[in-house]
Amino acid sequence: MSQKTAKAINDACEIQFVDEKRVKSVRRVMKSAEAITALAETFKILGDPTRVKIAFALSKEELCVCDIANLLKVSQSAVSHSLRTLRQMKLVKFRKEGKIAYYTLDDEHINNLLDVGFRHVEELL
Amino acid sequence: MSQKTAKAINDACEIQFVDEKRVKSVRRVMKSAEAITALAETFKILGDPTRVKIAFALSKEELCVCDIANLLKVSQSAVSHSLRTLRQMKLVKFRKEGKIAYYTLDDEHINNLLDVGFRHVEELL
DNA sequence: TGCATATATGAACAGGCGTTCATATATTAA
DNA sequence: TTAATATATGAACGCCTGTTCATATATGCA
Repeated sequence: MSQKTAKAINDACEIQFVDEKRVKSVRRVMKSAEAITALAETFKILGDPTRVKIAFALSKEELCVCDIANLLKVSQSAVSHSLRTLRQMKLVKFRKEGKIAYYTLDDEHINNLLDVGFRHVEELL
Repeated sequence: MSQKTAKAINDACEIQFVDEKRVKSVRRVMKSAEAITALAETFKILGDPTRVKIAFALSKEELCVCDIANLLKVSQSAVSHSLRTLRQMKLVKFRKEGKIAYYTLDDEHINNLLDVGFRHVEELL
């Protein structure tokens, strides 16, 4: 393995080969380490059938909690818990209109993730 | 929620509102339902710190098992188990040269997934 | 105010999962 | 063949997580 590769990977994962002298780059290293952690977290959250279905549904249209629950035939409670998880990782956002909460995907990146993911799995089926 | 949206979501998730009469589209529905399942599975597999680090490392360079283990400071056994999981979802592939197994990402889609994922998390940090 | 609706949330339980440990397989060299 | 190296794998243990159930909060209507 090349030195360059080791460094690049190390920068991102904050693992082995960290040259303690590179003080100036510590911040970047830290940030990248956080990024890898956040990346895993993001994938993990989308790695649940209920949550990915919710995300897919929201990629089509803004929906309220009870619509999602009815559509997916999942209890209101389960949907609400799932939405909180999605919200915490900034995958969805919502606006409140009276007693109804309307959810949408947080940004276009999520749509992108779903698209790229679909493109991968389509070749498996 | 519009009828159109309900149909689209339903087609993909195979949930509620399925019009049993649409015999001709059953196959597409099934395929999409499988796709959603496979999509969740794919995200789930990348939703583990060790595996996403491995994927990230492999996006930089082809690596053998022991290189990965050393780089990530994870036991050889854990790496091997992780690689098997990644292999089963066709996220990585390998070639064998003597007793050494060299792993790479299976295709460009995976690189894409990592990229898009990074683009999302970078805005969170 | 009282009641129904929409959503959120804490507790708890069951099932799933990643690691470790021990061991098996396979290749290479002596 | 024997020893060493590289990788794979099964079993098992402890942790994590998604759901359910009960309940809380909050809004709207009568």
